[in-house]
Amino acid sequence: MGSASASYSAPGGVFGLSPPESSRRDSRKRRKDRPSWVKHTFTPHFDGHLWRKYGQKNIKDSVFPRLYYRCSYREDKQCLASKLVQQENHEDPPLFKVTYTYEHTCNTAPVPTPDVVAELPAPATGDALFLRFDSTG
DNA sequence: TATATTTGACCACG
DNA sequence: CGTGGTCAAATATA
Repeated sequence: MGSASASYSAPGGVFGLSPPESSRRDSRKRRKDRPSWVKHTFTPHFDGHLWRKYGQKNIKDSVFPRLYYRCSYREDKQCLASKLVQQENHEDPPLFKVTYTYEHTCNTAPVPTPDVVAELPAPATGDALFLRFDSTG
């Protein structure tokens, strides 16, 4: 074995199917009460926390896929905060609908000043596009 | 090498 | 039966 696992060719080999124990049976507990709120922004990232994408699925009746994000500290700080990002418009400045679930239990804020306005890609000139970032939700 | 990311498959509910 | 959601493994990159 010499060096690590780089010499592997095909997991399971040609000896028929050899899938790992698919014992994920009682996992996936459905939470009955899930506090969640929706917000719109051009920069679904940079909201004051770090996120890690864990899935992407296409929604029926939707040309845009839905991205699933979770707190990078989920295991470290037990931060149950999760976030769903779905593109709603195909305009030049694509608007993303972000659905937040649970609050961040990790007090660590890697982003000191989430200047969302500074990330705006400069909307069309003369466009009466007004964005309201009310935090009161 | 480690980390973050990607894709596929599986499960549960209406 | 279909949809929606999550996890696992494999891959790409720094």
